[in-house]
Amino acid sequence: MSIAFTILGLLSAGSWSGYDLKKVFAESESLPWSGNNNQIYKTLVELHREGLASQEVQQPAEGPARKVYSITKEGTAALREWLMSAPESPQLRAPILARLIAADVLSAEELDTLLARYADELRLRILGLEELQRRSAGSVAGSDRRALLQRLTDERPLRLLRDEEAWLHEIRWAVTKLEKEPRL
Amino acid sequence: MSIAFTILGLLSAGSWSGYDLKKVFAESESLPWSGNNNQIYKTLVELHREGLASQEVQQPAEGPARKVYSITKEGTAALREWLMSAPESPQLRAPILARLIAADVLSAEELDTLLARYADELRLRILGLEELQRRSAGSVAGSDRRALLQRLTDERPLRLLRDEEAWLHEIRWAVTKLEKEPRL
DNA sequence: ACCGACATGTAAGCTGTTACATGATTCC
DNA sequence: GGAATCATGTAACAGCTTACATGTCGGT
Repeated sequence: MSIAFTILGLLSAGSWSGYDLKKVFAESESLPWSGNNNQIYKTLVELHREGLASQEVQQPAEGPARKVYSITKEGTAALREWLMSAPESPQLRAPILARLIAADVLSAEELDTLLARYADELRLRILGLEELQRRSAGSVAGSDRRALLQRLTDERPLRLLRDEEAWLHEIRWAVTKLEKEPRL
Repeated sequence: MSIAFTILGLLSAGSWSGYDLKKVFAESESLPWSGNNNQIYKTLVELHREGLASQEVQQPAEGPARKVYSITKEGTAALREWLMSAPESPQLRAPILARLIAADVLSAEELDTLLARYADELRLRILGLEELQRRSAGSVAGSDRRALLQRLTDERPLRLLRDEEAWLHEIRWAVTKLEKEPRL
């Protein structure tokens, strides 16, 4: 999936230091990276070495020195090429699926407990994301295209959770129905 | 996410060799592993070493020798413990999101082309999965709980793709609308 | 004096992938 | 003889994570 191009994409909207990018990755639900130092600082060095990003050392009046990176002309060209290459399909990583495949070793009550706990977990995450979204709503407000794309991508992870909740509802209904039915 | 417990889960429904499991992982959309030798054979050795699975070398009348693994009592206990532990939330890996965040460097026409290509890619994958589902529909037919859980989990990846298609539709509509609108 | 935020970097390790290596057997 | 399927395993490497290491600055 290439974190290098993702960073290049973020640099296309402005200049950032590794520390800045770290926070972006840590707080973003849409970008599936933890935002750990190792990857980010190494990728920035790499991008600079390849001439796709330029580095400027800033010594602010207050605080420690920071290395601020900007996208270069070559970087923009590489970014555009990546953007227009064949897009990949999305992938779902749902550990619950692996559990459900094996869940036949559980009793009816145990399976019910597992599904109820999963429902709780989903609800909690949804509430958390909704709260985050509400708080950051102001920062990406705007009627320009960049703001629109930002909002639409920001909402995608929440949409997944809501759909997972709906799917779980169907499962619980189907399982309950099967358990109540007399064995044929 | 632990491929070890996932394999243990598969063993809970019957005895399989590494080669069998390899095919299961390669063909399953719900289990996010490629089914490469390295992981599977090493994990089986590990499960055997820990006493969670037993190994039986079979020399069939035809073909090469195979090592068939079965779950042990300890394995079943470990599996049940894993199943009842706190379930994790699903995670979406959608490379398109990283692109859209950077897509403001594209012209209106280029963005439109990208979204159209993504729509084509999704359609293709959906048709492929639907075909797969139709063909395997017979093999997991049954009114017992294991078959029900199998069917419900098998359908989940297709549901994601359909939702992604619907989401993409909304995006394309919003982008088109913005482009037609006179700049304020 | 210490804690927390700012800021950059490295080490060690786990997970996962592709590709390689070996060998039996069956079908054309 | 060669390709395809069955079957087990190893090597090399890419990707990603946690934890460690170092240092500045401001507030309590």
